[in-house]
Amino acid sequence: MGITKSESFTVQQNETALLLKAIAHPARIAIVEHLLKVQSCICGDIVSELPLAQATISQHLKELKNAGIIKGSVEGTAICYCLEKEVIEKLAQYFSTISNQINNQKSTCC
Amino acid sequence: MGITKSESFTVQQNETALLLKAIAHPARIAIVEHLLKVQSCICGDIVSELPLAQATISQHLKELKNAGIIKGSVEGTAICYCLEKEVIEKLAQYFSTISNQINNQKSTCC
DNA sequence: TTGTTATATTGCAATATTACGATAAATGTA
DNA sequence: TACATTTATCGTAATATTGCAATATAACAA
Repeated sequence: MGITKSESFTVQQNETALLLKAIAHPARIAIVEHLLKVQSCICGDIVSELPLAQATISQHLKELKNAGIIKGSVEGTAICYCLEKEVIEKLAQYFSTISNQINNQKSTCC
Repeated sequence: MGITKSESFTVQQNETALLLKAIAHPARIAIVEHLLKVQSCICGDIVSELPLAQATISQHLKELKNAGIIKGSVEGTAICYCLEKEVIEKLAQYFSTISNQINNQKSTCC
């Protein structure tokens, strides 16, 4: 049905899923990596960086912003986007924790 | 159009996106976390753990396996699934790297 | 005000995803 | 062999996502 049964899972699980889903697209990964590369904030030159229409990129930026992965501040006519440090850190910790737990368990299956 | 323009991005970006997309669903996160909790491998009791139909869970397991996040080995009538350590580590590193890069740059934007 | 530039929104078409019942396939057991 | 158990696959319905052209909005400049 294309609809996810969110009620069936914990708040944490749903939140993590939303965060990951927001990044889980090559265009949005490219945007995140571009923001990372151009130290200073970036505005609309992402459009000239990626081979996607301006409308499409605006949509991807919106999704990233909604998920709290980036933030944008108006800068005259342009808009300055940059990464939300905390959220990236949260994701880094999530996977690090799992990784560590796997390493600590000495089960020899599979 | 619902179709992603994969040709426009790097192999790495596409691969990362596929990995993240495979996890980016509350049911699949729940599966991963369950696999993590029950030290030893798990088989079909994920079905009794989650309020989803067996067919649905089998589908989610397939996606996780296709993405290389879990692996499964036949164990009699049952199938024993467990996490693929390396892939989780790869993701942990991906976000750690980004997180570190953000911390190292002293730009004061946004 | 008028024009220009930068971004956002709308409306659509094409695909993808999610979920599940029904059924198949595989393996072990009586 | 016949049956039970476990997992996979198929088919289908409902919904979500992706991408873009067209258009709207916002802010500045002349």
